[in-house]
Amino acid sequence: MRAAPTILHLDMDAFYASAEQAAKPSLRGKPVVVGGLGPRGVVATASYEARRFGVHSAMPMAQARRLAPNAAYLVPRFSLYRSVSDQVMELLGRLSPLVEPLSLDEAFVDLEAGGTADDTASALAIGEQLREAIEAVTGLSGSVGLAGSKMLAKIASEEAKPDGILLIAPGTERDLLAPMPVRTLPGVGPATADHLRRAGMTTVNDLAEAGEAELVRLLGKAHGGSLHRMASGRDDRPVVAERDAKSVSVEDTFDTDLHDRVRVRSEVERLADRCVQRLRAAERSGRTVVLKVRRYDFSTLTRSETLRGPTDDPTVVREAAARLLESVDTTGGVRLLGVGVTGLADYTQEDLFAQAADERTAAGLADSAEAGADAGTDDGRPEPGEPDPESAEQLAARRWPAGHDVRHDTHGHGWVQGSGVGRVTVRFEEPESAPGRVRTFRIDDPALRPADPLPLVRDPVDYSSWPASLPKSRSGPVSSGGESRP
DNA sequence: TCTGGGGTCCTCTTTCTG
DNA sequence: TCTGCAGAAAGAGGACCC
Repeated sequence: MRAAPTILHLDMDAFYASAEQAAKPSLRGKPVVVGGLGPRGVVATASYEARRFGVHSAMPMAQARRLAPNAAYLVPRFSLYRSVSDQVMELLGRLSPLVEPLSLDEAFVDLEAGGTADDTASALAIGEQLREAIEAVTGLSGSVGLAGSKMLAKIASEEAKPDGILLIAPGTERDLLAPMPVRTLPGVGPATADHLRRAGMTTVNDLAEAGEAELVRLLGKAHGGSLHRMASGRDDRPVVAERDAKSVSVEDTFDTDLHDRVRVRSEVERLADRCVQRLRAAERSGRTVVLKVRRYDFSTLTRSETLRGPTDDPTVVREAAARLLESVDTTGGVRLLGVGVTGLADYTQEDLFAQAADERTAAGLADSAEAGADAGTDDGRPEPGEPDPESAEQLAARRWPAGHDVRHDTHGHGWVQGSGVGRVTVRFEEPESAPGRVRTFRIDDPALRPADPLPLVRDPVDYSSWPASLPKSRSGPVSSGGESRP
């Protein structure tokens, strides 16, 4: 393990919910829950106010509503989160060429590789500067963990949450880890924790003392070995900047189970087309097609077929998925369907033609690359912008997802608070305005249109020359954490 | 109470190939 | 030609993560 704590882990605090609170002044300080709002939705993120009611990620939305009936329930707006994430990642990129994003709201940074920190004091200083920069540029808070390894940096940021910074000083790792529950370690989920508990191990210290041989016996070579190393505070995984995707997949859970075999088949085709769209957007092709079916009883099975060569032909993927479906018993009902492609290769025209010629029957199946294409944003609604005048039918068919931005000719920018029975309720406010007023309109009101999200900070501080140079030793505490900021 | 969506990695078994 | 064997590839499922 390296001596200096120069691996930084950044974790944005309750990211989706915080972004919504920043965008909607009336929700600040209030419980906010972001996730799927359908009958089978789950919570993606709950604000800290909502967590006080017991709401947490991955909880069924119905349960969240019982626990926090007065919270604001919003669908995710990935375009907003992605743009904020881009701003954050841009700041991280200023610290080092080695930035490993884990998701929209989390990343590792190797500060030593970037020459921005080389000891405890400089790492702490840069961590604090980073938190300030993120707040100034995005208006949101993030927690920072600093340590000599990825595992410890991540544990540190978790301990620092919310809105804090924590550095794990070299030499203190084992003592810090020893009393922690086994679930603290990456790779230990409910199943492994249960397995370990039955073997009498509940803390990290229990794992370290059990010895590698015992853990390998219990959990297998790879898992047991890596767990023993982690439990002993050893983790030499490098920060990896670029990672090629290994698979592309799409899946849908249906509001009610599908029983009609014809409908199941058409959904599989639709998913295959969506999957190919994603594949093509990434300029990749894939060789193995995977069908995923979750049945009425939540049992999940997968079937896969490896083609002779990589493809991004929608017909080929659709037909392979249809063949795989033939081998699955769907009587009783289907809760979820998914189609994926693995064994990815860079797209080549040659592969496409070779495979298509092999697979397509002489019956003359039409190539319909665009069939089932989802037009519009990833939020599943038409792209806002300068629209053509809408027809009366189009106006009447408009949908107003809770939380999405709108613009009204007279009242300006706002967001959808709710809709139903031909009405839509809008709160008119902007990220930097005071909490705004609520008004209700007919859903076909031509003065009301979908709008793009506004930036959370209108005139952000210029960080284009940050960080100026390697900050040198600054006196101060070796660690601090969990403190709140004004 | 009733469990999303998009991924990664590992393990075990079966099948193919020389 | 048949059999046994080993290794690779494919297929399926499970666990985990955010």
